[in-house]
Amino acid sequence: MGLDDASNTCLVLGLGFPTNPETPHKTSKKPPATAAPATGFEPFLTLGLSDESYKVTVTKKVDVNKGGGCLQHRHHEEPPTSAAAAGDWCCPASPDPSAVSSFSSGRVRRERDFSSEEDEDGVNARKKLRLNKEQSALLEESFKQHSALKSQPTLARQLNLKPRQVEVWFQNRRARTKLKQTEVDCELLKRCCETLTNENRRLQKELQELKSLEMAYTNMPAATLTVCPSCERTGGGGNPKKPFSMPSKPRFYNHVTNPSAAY
DNA sequence: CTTTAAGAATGTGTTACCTCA
DNA sequence: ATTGAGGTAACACATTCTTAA
Repeated sequence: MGLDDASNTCLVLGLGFPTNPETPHKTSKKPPATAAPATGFEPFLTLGLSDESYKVTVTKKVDVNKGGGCLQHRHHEEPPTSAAAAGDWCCPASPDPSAVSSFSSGRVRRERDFSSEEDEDGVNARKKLRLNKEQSALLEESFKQHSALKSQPTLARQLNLKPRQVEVWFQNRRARTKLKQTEVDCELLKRCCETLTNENRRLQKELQELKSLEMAYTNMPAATLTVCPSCERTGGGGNPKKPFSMPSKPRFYNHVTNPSAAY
């Protein structure tokens, strides 16, 4: 009974939201893996650690015979433009078969195509761009309209950025939004848990009191039982074992289905 | 100078859709 | 017409790494 019991089970607790009609998946081919936080807030609760909550990652397609470094890429991608880049462009033939799976997708090419600006030494240096205020503002504005990017090249041109940079910004922005929402949800759940704990404590106490009352009354001679102190009903003349009739309705609120009663 | 938080960039896995044999 | 395999795009998520405070 109570929270202690719950903590020993495979709980599923979390907050869910209705899918936002403006979510990226509206135009995407892919259905949402997780519903993006929407403006409307109608949470449902699920608390991990059920089996289903764990995302079991299974490599779906691992073909070692075909993998072997960048053979696939060579068939389909354009060669690097510079000799210096050629060394880095090619996917290394991985000795680890588990690494092969990732090359089954064209994604790798995309990542490399857009990235890895070379510095003066011809070595790939990760340069980090700092967006200026106007760029950020415009991106934010665009994000407010659609959290999924639709006119990427246009926006990129407007911002004087690479399309990939805009794409990355949107991805990270979505992630940040989700993280923030998760933090908010976490706080909400904490408060909810606190309230329920207090309520549980109160009910336990009440139960204890009722039990001791019951004990006191059952030990009393039936003749002395005339008036119930809590409901003020008389108990004489009836069944001596059930001197008082119970109130027809319980006096408890369900704080989950009736949350307004909890505060 | 060091620490730290923010966020840009990268890597990886998954899914839907398309083409072709 | 159907089907399975391979390719591609788009995305989520985790992580790395740079930078400014």
